[in-house]
Order: sequence, then C-alpha cells, then structure tokens
Amino acid sequence: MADTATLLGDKWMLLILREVSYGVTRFDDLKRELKMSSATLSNRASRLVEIGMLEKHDYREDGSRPRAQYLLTEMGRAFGKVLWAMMEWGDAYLGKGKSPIELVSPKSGKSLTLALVDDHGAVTEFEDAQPVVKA
Amino acid sequence: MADTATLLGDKWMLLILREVSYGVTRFDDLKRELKMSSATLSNRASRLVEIGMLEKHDYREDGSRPRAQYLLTEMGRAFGKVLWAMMEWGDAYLGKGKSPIELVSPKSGKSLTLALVDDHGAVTEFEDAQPVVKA
DNA sequence: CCGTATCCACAACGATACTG
DNA sequence: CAGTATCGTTGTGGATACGG
Repeated sequence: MADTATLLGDKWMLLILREVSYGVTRFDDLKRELKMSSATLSNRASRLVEIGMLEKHDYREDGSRPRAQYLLTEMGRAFGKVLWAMMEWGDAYLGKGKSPIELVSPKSGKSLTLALVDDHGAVTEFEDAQPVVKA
Repeated sequence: MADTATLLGDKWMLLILREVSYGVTRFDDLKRELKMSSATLSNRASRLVEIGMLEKHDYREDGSRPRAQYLLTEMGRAFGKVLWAMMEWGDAYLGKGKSPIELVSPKSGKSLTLALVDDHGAVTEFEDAQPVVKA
C-alpha cells in the first residue's frame, strides 16, 4: 500500500491512467483533456512508462504522419481495479452526481460492483471483513 | 474518479488514511510512523477532517491528560476498499514482497479478495468486464 | 501531547517559446 | 503532433520555535 501510494499517489498519475483506460492515448489529447502543461504531462508520462504502467507505441495510419500513443500494459490494466474503486467511492460519497459509466458482465449483461469474495465466490461486506496478520 | 483523485490523490492523504485504519490515530504516532513534519501532518489531517473522512475525538484515560485521536468516519471506512485495492495491486505488481495482512470472512474464516460481482454474486474478471455508458 | 507559526530551500506548475 | 527548454510564480515540506 505504502509503495503504491508513493509511486502513484499523485493526482496527475491517476488522472492520466484514467484517460488512457478510457481510450485517450495521445499526448495532445491528454494535454487538452486534463488541462495540463506539456512539461508536466511529459514528466508524468515518462514516469508511467518507466514504472511499466504504460508503453509508448509509434504507429502510422497509411499515408499520414506517424503518431505516438500510450497504451496500458498488463500492469496498467490491472490498476483499473483501483481506479474503479475510487470511482465507486466518489459516486457514493462525493455529492457530484454519479458517473455515467458502468461495468457489465459480458455473459449476463448485469451491472458489476467491487466486493470482497472468497475462493468460492461468497461475498463479505467490506465493513465485516476481519484483518488478520498472516503467519 | 477525477474528483476523488483531485481530493485524495496525494501520497500523504492516502498514507494517513492507511495508518488510521490500522489503528494509528494520534498525532505524534502518525508523525513518527510516516516520518512527516508537524506542519504537513497538521495540514493534511485538517483537510481530511474538513472533507469528512476523519473525526477528531478528545478523550481522557482516567487520571491522565486528555488526548486527541483521529477516527475514521463512515465515509473514511468506505475508502478502505480503495486502499485495499491499492494493496492488492502493489502486492501483485511491485516486487517488494507481499503484505503480511489479509482480510478474512468472519463467517467462513476464508481469505478475501476484491472482485467484480453482479447482484447475484456471480464473479467477473476485471479484464473481462465491459464498460458501457448508462442511458 | 497536540498542534500552529515562521522561515527557507527547493520542487512543481503553467505559460510561452521553440524543435524535429 | 510530440515533445524539450526556459522562466517566473506558487506550492510543499522539513526544521525550528513556540503556545494550549
């Protein structure tokens, strides 16, 4: 937890990761969307690449100039769970209106939320869970 | 998400919340544990109280001087899910060794992890979940 | 203990300009 | 389009000192 917070506990890092997972992958788009300066974005993007959350891909749409985009690595995609937890929490406790997006099961089409489950899929409320120190 | 990140996307905020949820609730203990200056801790703690994540409680152990402690509000406890998601992610992707704590079900005693479930408890892998825009 | 106040060094940021 | 360079300003954080 502490390491994660030290590494990614930064407004910009979190927001960039969100945008990229939403499909905003280009430098200028991120810059415009997040209203941040080139320098700051450059700084954070490099750091995310270093850490291994993002990968920089250069590609060329036929005929046009080459472009660069930042894509999530496996590590970065897995972090989506944290972002999603933040979104659920914000929806519930910040009175700013609900997020317009939801996650649904590809099988049932049902809406999904984060919950604590054991290896048999039995759900426990977060408040009821007991923290224990491992042997 | 963006609001949550703007509000709490700060290393210190996250670390303080973690410590308090671990039971470190006093100013000096937090200061020592997190190796931060009085000024910074004072700043962040007040902000967390303003936001409504923490409540300041004064109490007096019989005979001794009054003390203050910071306790999580309901809002703050709910944020534990985010912290837990960060911990699971860090365990999986930062090679710093696993956290020694786990969450267990009070009923079955089984170890718990965060997963996406629908209203019937059916689990979907995070990578398989489909984001959709609500109507 | 539990903080607030002050000082100061330095990191961070936006604005702007510039390059391949 | 994707950055790097520079600059001026603001923010942050540690150290220290000090009051309830």
